[in-house]
Amino acid sequence: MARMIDVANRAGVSIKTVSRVLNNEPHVKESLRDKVRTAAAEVGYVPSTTARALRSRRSYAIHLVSHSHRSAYVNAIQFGAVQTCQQRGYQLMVSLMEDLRDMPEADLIARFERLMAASKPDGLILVPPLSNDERLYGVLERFDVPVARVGPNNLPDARIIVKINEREAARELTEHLISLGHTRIAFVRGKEDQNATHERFAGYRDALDGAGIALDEALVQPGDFNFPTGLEAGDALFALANRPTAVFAANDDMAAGVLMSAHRLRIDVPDDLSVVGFDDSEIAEKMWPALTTVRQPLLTMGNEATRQLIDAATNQLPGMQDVPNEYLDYEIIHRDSTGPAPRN
Amino acid sequence: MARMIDVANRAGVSIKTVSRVLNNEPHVKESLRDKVRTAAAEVGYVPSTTARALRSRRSYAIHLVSHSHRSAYVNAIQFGAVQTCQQRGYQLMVSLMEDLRDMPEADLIARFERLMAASKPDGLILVPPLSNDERLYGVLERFDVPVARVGPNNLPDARIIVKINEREAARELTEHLISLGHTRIAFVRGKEDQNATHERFAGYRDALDGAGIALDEALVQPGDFNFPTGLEAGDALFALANRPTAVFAANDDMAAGVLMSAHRLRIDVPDDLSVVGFDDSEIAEKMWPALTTVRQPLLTMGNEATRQLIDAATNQLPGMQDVPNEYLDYEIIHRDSTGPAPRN
DNA sequence: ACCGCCGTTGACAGCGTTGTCAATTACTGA
DNA sequence: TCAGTAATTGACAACGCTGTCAACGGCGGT
Repeated sequence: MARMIDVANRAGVSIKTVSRVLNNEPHVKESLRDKVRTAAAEVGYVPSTTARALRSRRSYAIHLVSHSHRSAYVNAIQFGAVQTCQQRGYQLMVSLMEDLRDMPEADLIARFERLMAASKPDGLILVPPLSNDERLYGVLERFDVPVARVGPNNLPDARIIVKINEREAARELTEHLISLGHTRIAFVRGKEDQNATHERFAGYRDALDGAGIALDEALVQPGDFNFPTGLEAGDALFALANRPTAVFAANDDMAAGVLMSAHRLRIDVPDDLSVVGFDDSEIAEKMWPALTTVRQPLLTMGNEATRQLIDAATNQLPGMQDVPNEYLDYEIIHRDSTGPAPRN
Repeated sequence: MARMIDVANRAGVSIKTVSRVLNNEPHVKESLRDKVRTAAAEVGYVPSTTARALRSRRSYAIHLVSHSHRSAYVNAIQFGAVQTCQQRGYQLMVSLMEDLRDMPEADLIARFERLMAASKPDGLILVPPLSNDERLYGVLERFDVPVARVGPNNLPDARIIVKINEREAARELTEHLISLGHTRIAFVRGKEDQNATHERFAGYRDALDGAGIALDEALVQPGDFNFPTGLEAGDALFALANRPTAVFAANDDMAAGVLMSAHRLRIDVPDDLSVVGFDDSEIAEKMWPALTTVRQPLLTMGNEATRQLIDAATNQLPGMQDVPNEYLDYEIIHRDSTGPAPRN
C-alpha cells in the first residue's frame, strides 16, 4: 500500500509538500500541486486514516449512538448519515447504548469515556431517545466533541439539533381529521420519557382546542411506540361504549397495532374508523389500508446532522451561529386509512 | 485523557510492561499485573485504538458493507454485528456500496482499495446482494482481510459464510401449504442476481415435485424483493382465470404487496387465499393478517459473522477448518395468513 | 563456584501522518 | 541594486502504542 513517502519520491518533493497538497493547504505552487496529484494517482495513494488520526487528533469518523432497540426510524437516519460521511471522506461508526435510565451517572460517564477514547470521533450523532436525555447533556460537556441531536428536543442551547416541528405537524394532521368531520379523536401516546410523545400530544391538543373540541381523557391511551401497545390501545378504545371515529397513534408502529385491533373486531377502515400515524416509516404504505401519516425527512435529517458535524469539526463554521437549528420540512402523506367521519 | 505512560508512572513500571499486562501477554509477574491493573483503573485509562492500530496494523474494527438499499434485513444483521463488536471491544463501521453490476472491475477494485486503506478493518462483513457477487470474490483476494458473507451463497471455498438452509426452509414452508390442501401455489421471485431467489425457488420446486404437483409457469411471477413488485405480482396472479389458492412470495415485503392486492380485490385471507413470505422481517407480524413466514436468525447471523471474523483476526483459530460453515437454524412462524385451501 | 538457561523487565525504534519551525527562494519597494 | 518581507519548501519531532532485542537476575546442574 502506497505511503506518502512513495508519492513524495515519485514527485520529487518532500512528504510535507505532499501532505500540504492532499490536504488543500496553502503555500504550494500550482505546478507542484499538479505534479504531486499526478504522482499520487499513479501510485494509487490513499491516506492512512489511522496515522492521520493519531497525529492530527482528528479521526475522520462520525459516531452514531443509538439505543439498543433498533427501529426503521434509526435505520433511515443512519442511512442518511453514512451517505454524507462517504461523500465527505468520513467513516461512520455505530454504537448501541443500553437503557440509560437506570444507569448511575458514573457508569454513564465511563461508557462515553470508553467510547470516546476508543474511537475518538470528530462528531457524535445522538438519536431518540438518547437525543433528549438531559443527563447526557451534562456528561458530554466533558468531551470536546460536537454533538448532533436528532429529533424533537427542547434543549435551550446552540448545539446542533436536527428536527421537524412535530407539534405543528401533529396539529395539522389532527386538523385534517377534524376537517373530515371527526370529533371523537383518540390519541395513543408513546414512551413518556421521549419528547416526541409530548410534542405530538401537544399538537393534537392544539388542534382540538382550536376547533373547540373538549379533550376526552378516556380517548387518550398510553403506549410505548411499539406495535403490541398499539394493539392494546386499540382494544381498549374499541371496547369503549362511545367509540372514537378516529385514532391518532403517536407513531406508525402503534398505528399498525390499532389497525390490527380494528381488523380483528371487523371495524371497517376508513369507513367506520380513520387511523393516522406519525413518521412515515417503511411499513406505513405496506399496511392495509395504507396509512395516512406525517413524513419526516429522516434521510435528510441524517445528512444534515452529519454535514453540520463535519463542518463544525473542520471549523468551516467558526461557531454555530449561522446554523440556526431551524426546522426541516415535514409532509402529511394522505393514504387510505382516513376518510369522512361516519354519520350516526 | 490518560495515556499508557501515566499508568506506567503510577505503577512504577515501564510502559512496555503496562502494554503486556493490558494485552494479556505472558512474561509478567502476577504481582506486577495487579499493580498495573489497579493503576490503570485509577487513572481511568482507555487504550487509544488509533495508536494501537497504527503500530500493530490491527484496527480493532469490523466493516460492514451493504448495498445502497437499506432494509430491515440488513438492519437486523448489523444490529447483531454491533452487539458482538461491543462485547469484544471492536468498533463497527458501515459503508454503502452502490450498484456493482454496471461498475467496471477497475472501479470496483478502486472502491474497495479506498475502503480498505481508509479504515483498515480487521474483517469485512458482506450482506446480500454483495455477499453473493462473484466478482467481489476475486477482488477481495487482493486484500489480506478475512471476509464473512451473510446469506445464501454457493461459493465453493472455505471462507466464512453465515446462512440458513434457505432451500430446505422454502421446501418446508411450501409443504406446509400443500398439507393444508393447496395445489395451485404461486411463487413470486426476487431479484434474479441474488442467490436467495434461486434457493427459495428451488425449495418451492422441491416441495411441488415431492407432492407430485406439476409446476405451472403461469403461477411464477417475477419480482425484485420490494413491495411494489409484490403488488404487481398479486395483481397479475389474481387476474388469472384460474387463480392460485396460495402465494409464496420470496420475501416478506413482496408478501405485503400480494396481501395489499388481495385486499383491494376483496379476496379474503386466509379463507380464500393463503400467503406466505420469507425472512420474518419486522413487518411480518404487523400486517393484516399477520404473515406466516420463515424466521431467519438475523441477529445471530450478525453475531456469528462478527465473532468468526474477530477470531480469525486474532488468530485464535489457526485456519477455518473448525468453522465448517454449517447452517444456522431457521424456524417456520405460523401466523394468520395461511389456512386450509378453499373447496370449490 | 561457575556456566548457561529461562523468565522478567525495560530501552528504543518505528508505524504514517501532520505540526513546528527553520531554511530557502521570490518578490516588493526604495 | 539591495534590504526587507512574503511565499514556498523541507527537516525533524511527535502522536501513543507495540515489536524487537538486549539486559538483568534467579536458578539448577556440574
